[in-house]
Amino acid sequence: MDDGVGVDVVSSWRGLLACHATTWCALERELGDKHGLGVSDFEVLDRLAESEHGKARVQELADAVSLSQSALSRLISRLEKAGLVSRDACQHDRRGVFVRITEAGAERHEQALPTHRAILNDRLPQGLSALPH
Amino acid sequence: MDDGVGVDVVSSWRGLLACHATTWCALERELGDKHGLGVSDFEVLDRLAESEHGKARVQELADAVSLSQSALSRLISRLEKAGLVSRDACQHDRRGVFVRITEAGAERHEQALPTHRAILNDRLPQGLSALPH
DNA sequence: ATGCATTCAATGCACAAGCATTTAATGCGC
DNA sequence: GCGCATTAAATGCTTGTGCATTGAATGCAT
Repeated sequence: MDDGVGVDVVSSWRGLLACHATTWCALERELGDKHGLGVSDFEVLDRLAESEHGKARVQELADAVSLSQSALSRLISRLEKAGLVSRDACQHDRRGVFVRITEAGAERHEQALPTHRAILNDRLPQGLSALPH
Repeated sequence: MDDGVGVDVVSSWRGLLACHATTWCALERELGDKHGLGVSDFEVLDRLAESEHGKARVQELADAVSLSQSALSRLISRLEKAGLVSRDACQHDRRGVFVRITEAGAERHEQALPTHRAILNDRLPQGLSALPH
């Protein structure tokens, strides 16, 4: 076995799974209870908030948060119904849709941000360096 | 830089999410196509296969694979229907149930093992050291 | 022994996710 | 212009998951 660099891959994978599960659950609980947001909801708002004009294409977001296109479509629908984002037609390509973060969305995101960061600081092992993506 | 708390936690988290999603999807696809198993299915069989007498309690497995107790219960039901595990009553505590891997289950697990390991070797960045769990 | 809180697993229910399909808009070739 | 393959996003459908509840077995206290 070539374990020149790699520790047992299985251990790594299991560790990653455990870490992912723990952190995800904590986020889900706290963001849900305190701000009425799911993890993916927040992730989407987060991307939108940091994007240039507060808008992005659906597929773009899907890639960013690792969800399927259909899942994203429905997620957007939920956020839209909640008034946190809006769908704007893209005039250059009318098949496309721009998802834009609303005032309320930005506000909600800002409120949730500290919670999010706090949990990451708590649960994420600090030895974890930036992973390639 | 290392400001006491570590590299940007958000980057770490996003990296972890991406890595998790990619690997999980790859496993899901390959294990599904080639062996008719989901990732969690395999994970459970894997734990059972390596456990002392090929048996374990439900809650024990739930913890190991980071699933809720109810999810595990149904997962076991599916595996049982597929003939890969069996449920045995535990005589010391008749509330409890021992999940035991069957012949067929062990065989299926053995077949799937190389696929699993191969994907982990492919997709998992080898810099990823063992995470605490 | 009787009652009561606790624990283990199963089940009802609601919901989010993926796959496959559909609808609509593009753009390319002719 | 007219088809035709391609792409974007929405929708039908199925399935897996979590939460809350239920049912059963246990153990402890009285």
